[in-house]
Amino acid sequence: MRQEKIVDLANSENCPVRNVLDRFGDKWSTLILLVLGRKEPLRFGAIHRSIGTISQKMLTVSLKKLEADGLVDRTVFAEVPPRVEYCLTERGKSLLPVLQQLVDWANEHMEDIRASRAASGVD
Amino acid sequence: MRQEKIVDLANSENCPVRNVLDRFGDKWSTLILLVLGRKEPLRFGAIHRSIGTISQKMLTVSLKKLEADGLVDRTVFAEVPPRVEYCLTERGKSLLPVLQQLVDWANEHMEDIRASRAASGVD
DNA sequence: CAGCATCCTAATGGATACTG
DNA sequence: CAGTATCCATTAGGATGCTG
Repeated sequence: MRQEKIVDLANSENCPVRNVLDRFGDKWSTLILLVLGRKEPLRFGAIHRSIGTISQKMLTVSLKKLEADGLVDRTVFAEVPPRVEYCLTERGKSLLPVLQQLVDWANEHMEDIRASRAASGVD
Repeated sequence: MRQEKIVDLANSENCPVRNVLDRFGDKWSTLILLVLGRKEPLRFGAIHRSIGTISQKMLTVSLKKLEADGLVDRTVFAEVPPRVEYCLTERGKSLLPVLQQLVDWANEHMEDIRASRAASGVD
């Protein structure tokens, strides 16, 4: 495997990390991907209920971003009342293992982090 | 069969993912960890130059958060002019492989994502 | 049901000036 | 050098009301 530059940090345009973080660093995108990774397809309302605290607006804009990035597929059924289903694309699925690693790490270290934070008096 | 909860998404207090994302979902923390992962220890100014576009203020507050979370160690040397060195803690190092996976994924998929985004007319 | 449009507030983060 | 302190612009995101 080749060891080239990990990131070109000085140039945000060409830095994949910056670019990707700018997308998934928001409050909801990662969560939506994880929800869909757990069970799909899901309807708009089902995702909404799964996350619970997300506002309708943010769910809408987040899903649109994910769709624009080719991570989520949106299917509209010509029914009344309307039904819209969301599922992961192959690209979206390929991100899941990485996110799962993050989840695992979070589960493993959250308590310690919480303790450190409390001890430092920062929050 | 009952569905196993990966994350308790409805409860942000008890959800490690939410909790961790709230910390690293910011614009700079992940970048700082990656910089230190590449080479440490680093002085304040060195990190500043490595990232380039970060403001002094944001570097300061981000480092303080990472320190409070026990991911980064801060060492002050009693010299004139002052020297402060930062390095990763064991906990911080344990996050690196996960972040590296994210970097790898980003490198691999960024061009496609960029293309999808452009095609969708969103940005 | 699945949204869009609008308004509004809170948080993020950049610029600048100053200090031990 | 390694920060603080302050001010200000931008953005994220919530609340509410309306529509096909």
